[in-house]
Amino acid sequence: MAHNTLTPTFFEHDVREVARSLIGKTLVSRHNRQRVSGMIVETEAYLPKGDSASHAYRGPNRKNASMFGPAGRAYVYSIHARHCFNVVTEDPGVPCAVLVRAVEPLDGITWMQQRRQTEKRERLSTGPGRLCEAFAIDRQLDGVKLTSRRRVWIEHNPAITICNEMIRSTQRIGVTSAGRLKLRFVLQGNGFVSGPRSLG
DNA sequence: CTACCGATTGACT
DNA sequence: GTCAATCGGTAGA
Repeated sequence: MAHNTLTPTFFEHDVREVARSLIGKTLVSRHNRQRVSGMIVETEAYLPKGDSASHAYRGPNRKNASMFGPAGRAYVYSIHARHCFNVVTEDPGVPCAVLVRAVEPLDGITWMQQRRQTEKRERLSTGPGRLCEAFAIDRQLDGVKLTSRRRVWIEHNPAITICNEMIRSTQRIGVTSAGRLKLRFVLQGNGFVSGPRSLG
């Protein structure tokens, strides 16, 4: 295979493990013949059990159905008039997902600037809502397979090696209900990470 | 139908 | 640092 597109197996592991191993991977979107990509630098895990911050905490409904589906699909929801992009992990019926909070822009930066209405690199894809706007991700993409390279997918770049020491784990951002679990993973020192850089 | 909420953002002191 | 606008989805009348 010419491309190192991540396979379903990659997403079938423990959600925390997937959240950590997604750091350094390349998120790619193709929309209207416009290809944009970026390196994932910030993720958050939402656990299948005992996680009151998870949208699936109170059971399945129409909005969160994708979280209960098979691994390797998108879960896209809207909040505060923005969209957020998640990757579903683990087994069907086990509701959990990784929220992708920030990427470092790589390809298609002019498309991102057009969609985001700004030139500033840090404002293109830092933060879940901005990222979705830059990558043209909305609720129409909820439930799509990320492993089939259709509209949005994730690749492994063999030129990039991320070791554990380069990843920092902190509390999740904007989560009011859950405790102080360290379920946010950031690429240490990267300038495209959102929010406070050094939360516990 | 209306009421309310939030895994946010951008503008402002 | 603080703060309010934001609007789709859901729940309830």
